[in-house]
Amino acid sequence: MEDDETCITNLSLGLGMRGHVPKKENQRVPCLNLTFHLSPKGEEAIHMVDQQQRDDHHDKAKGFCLKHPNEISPDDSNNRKKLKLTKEQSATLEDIFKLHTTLNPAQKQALAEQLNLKHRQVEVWFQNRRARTKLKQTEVDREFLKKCYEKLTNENLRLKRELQELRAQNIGATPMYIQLSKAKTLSICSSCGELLKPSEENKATISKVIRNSKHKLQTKVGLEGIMNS
DNA sequence: GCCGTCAATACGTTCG
DNA sequence: CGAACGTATTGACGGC
Repeated sequence: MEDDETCITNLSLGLGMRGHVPKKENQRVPCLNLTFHLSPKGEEAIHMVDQQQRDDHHDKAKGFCLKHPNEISPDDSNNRKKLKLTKEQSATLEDIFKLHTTLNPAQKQALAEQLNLKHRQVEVWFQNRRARTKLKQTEVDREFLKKCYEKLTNENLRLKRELQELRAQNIGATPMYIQLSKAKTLSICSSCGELLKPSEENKATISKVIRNSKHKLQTKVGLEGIMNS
């Protein structure tokens, strides 16, 4: 049995991991020696390599499993009591799950044998693990969307206030604007704040106001020219 | 395989 | 301090 320090990962498991993987400090690595080979026909054969390292199923770190699956006697098969996996079994399953969230039947069988579990236990463990990962991710997504929604709501509120302020400022604007306002030419939708298209009647009013303004401006420029000369 | 659910267990909190 | 209760985690199952 390799100790934790010298544990060399030889986890192939058909997951693209090959050879020696250096162990980082304080990092657990799966100590499985499962190598799956893909035949030319695409059939997967399992090669259990170096199974000797798998004899330590004692829960070293104060485990609390009531009864290890290995210890289930035939009489216990009717026992419905839920079995607690050892820390080592759980850790190995977790490590493999990180690499691959689904296993094919051959991989499951190999892993089950490696961990001294039943094929069904490995299968169920992965099913549960996938479901709970998905659940957590959904929760994370929900929180993210909730924050996005709050942010957009605040932004919307801010823009509405800004629009109100701009409208308030425009009340005391230039005479031309007042005239235009009186002519009801610049209608702004109260709900969306969008500028509404003026009617034909109002278009005529706009033209009239603009003409008057131009005339006043020309008169003013003309008077200033006379005064300056 | 996924989903919903149940049930066993661990762990935290409250209360007398 | 220990019983009672609530909650979270997780192994297992059946239905689809």
